Amino acid sequence: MAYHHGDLRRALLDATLALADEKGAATVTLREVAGLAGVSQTAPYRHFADKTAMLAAASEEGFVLLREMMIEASLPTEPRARVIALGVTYVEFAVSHRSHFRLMFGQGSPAKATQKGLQARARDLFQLVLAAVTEWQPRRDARSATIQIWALCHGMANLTIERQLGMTAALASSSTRSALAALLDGLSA
Amino acid sequence: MAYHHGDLRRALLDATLALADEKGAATVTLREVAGLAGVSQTAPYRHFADKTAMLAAASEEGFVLLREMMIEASLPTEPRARVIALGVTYVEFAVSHRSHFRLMFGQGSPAKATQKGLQARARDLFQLVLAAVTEWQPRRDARSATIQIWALCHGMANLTIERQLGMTAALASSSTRSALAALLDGLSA
DNA sequence: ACCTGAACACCGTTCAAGT
DNA sequence: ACCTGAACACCGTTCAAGT
Repeated sequence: MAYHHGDLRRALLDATLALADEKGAATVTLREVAGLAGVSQTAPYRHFADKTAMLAAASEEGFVLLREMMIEASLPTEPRARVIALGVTYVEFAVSHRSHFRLMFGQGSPAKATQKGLQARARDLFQLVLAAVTEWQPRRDARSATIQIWALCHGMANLTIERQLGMTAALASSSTRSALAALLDGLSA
Repeated sequence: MAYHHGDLRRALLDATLALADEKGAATVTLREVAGLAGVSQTAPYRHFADKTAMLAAASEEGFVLLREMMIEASLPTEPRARVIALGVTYVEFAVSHRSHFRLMFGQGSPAKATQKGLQARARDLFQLVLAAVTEWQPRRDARSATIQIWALCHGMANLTIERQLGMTAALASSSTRSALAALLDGLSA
């Protein structure tokens, strides 16, 4: 049963995401991932140093994808609308790529302490928003405004995907949009 | 070694919180909790149906405590300041009771799906904020405003305790306070 | 009533071995 | 190179047994 896949690494990441989506990122099991991909328990160690590295690789994918979505969303607009578009896209990514988002930002995820590159990925996203905020309001403290905007979107994303407020995807988008508009109005007053 | 404690249940909950604080809520282990409390692996089953029930009991404590703190914080003020005090208290609770907060709201926590009473506890807190928002602005859609306020605080709480923005406790409080002020200003404009 | 110890089916990881 | 299977120290949970 050698050479099961052209790309076992890909199959393992897909299985990781499928299990994270189904039962939560915390319950993902190396052995079950391997079984889903049709290989033995130890085959993943050919492609990843350990379980954490496998989860980090899936997170990495998510950061790349989110970055692409945020860059695309912020292209055609003027500064204020760009800040709002970035925030709304963040929430929409969380909703449409729940397992990626959970792996990237969930508690006990490898994104935080373990892997080095992932922290840099998160900082890149922050810089993206920070730049837009700076363009929008050059005078104000852009850093603290960015943190406040991020917090609003991060909270909306988490509450929605963990189903803590009974929010639908459409509701989360429109609620984020109007909340950001209000927050920006308040900040610039 | 019978009758080790007057209150083994209490000792198990303390051990649960200590481990959740030390290594994250997801890594809490029934066997290690029992070991920390000085009893055998199976002793916890005298006090809790299973591991989930033990984590849920610790969450329950957190909900009771947070409710007390929020009620106390909202007593002496007029409506707008009360809304802000509720939100700031939420963030301060998360920072000062990190392990409780993680158990209450973390992904894969028993607070969400598993136990019935905990969902009601979370709804109670929401009602607390909803009532304050309604008093502050009777005309507006209080429900969606409450969701937006909650999201802001929830995001700030999570980003702070998961150390995703390098925020200190004091910074989180003041940043939450000014963000809420801006959001409320924007919402009432 | 309250606790223990052995047992079962899991888990991550290591290692010798196969092709 | 790539994968397997046995082994180790863990895990949650059950169950018969002890006081």
